[in-house]
Amino acid sequence: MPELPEVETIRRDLEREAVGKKIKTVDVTGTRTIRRHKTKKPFVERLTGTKILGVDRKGKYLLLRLDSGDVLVVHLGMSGQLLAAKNAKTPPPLKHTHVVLSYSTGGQLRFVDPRTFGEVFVTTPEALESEVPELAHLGFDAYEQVMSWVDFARLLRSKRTKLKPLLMDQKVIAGLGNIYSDEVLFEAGLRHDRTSDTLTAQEVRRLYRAMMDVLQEAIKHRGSSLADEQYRDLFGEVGGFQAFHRVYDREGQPCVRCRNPLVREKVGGRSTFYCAHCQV
DNA sequence: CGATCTACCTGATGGC
DNA sequence: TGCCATCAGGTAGATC
Repeated sequence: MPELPEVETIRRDLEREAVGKKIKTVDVTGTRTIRRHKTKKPFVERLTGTKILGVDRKGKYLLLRLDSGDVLVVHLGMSGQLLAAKNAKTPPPLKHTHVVLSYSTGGQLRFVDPRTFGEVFVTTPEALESEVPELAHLGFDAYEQVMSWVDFARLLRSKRTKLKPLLMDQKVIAGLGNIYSDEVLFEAGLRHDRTSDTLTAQEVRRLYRAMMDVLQEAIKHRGSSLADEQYRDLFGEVGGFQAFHRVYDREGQPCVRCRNPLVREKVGGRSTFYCAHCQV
């Protein structure tokens, strides 16, 4: 579900809602969610009594800095949600609530995840670099880390892969997933299957600018919620960027530029939407 | 090296 | 109403 704009929206919500709060108790029901820890005990003990100092984001990972020096890492997978609650009963906990942090002030932070592809774990900042390969090997952040066009061009030329898989490869660029890679490629006027080392300097700049523009707009509208409305922000509200999607989930609808019907294609098992006329 | 498949899960939806 | 196939925002690992 959640890609960079959705995770960034939740990060900003947490900054407002969770920072400064002390974790009084920790309840874990789904042990698959904390699978990096062998047992519940170390996870619960390392969190209990700590205070949340700040919230960072790396790609699609949320990093909650704790006053113990540890970091609470959250990845939402396909169906994860982080939800703020007034107390243990309000609102009533959803099915598939796997981890609940109760603050000393009475509120709660709940991790809900039906498909259990998401995960939560506690670690140290040092171990993040050395022992958590997915995080250590993340590429540059698609939104936060400014990269020069020259460097971006060099990065594209260093690979000989198709553009969409490249944009979605977290080791290269961190944060883009299936929705936003399609939206960025449409905005840039480039096909998903263009090989990355065939782009002209102008196309490289268009791609870079499209990535920045699409992500900025998506964050402004608090992310995308699809038909199932599974993506929710910290307060349970849906996002609004789906109304601005140009191609994603719009098979057969007219392209906003040329009015030709948009195409859907399976690429690497994932649905890919594009305009066969505008994207070259 | 890159491309392609599988597995990990639950739930919604549509065809018959 | 039920049954079955297909689909869904992610990622890692195996295989060719």
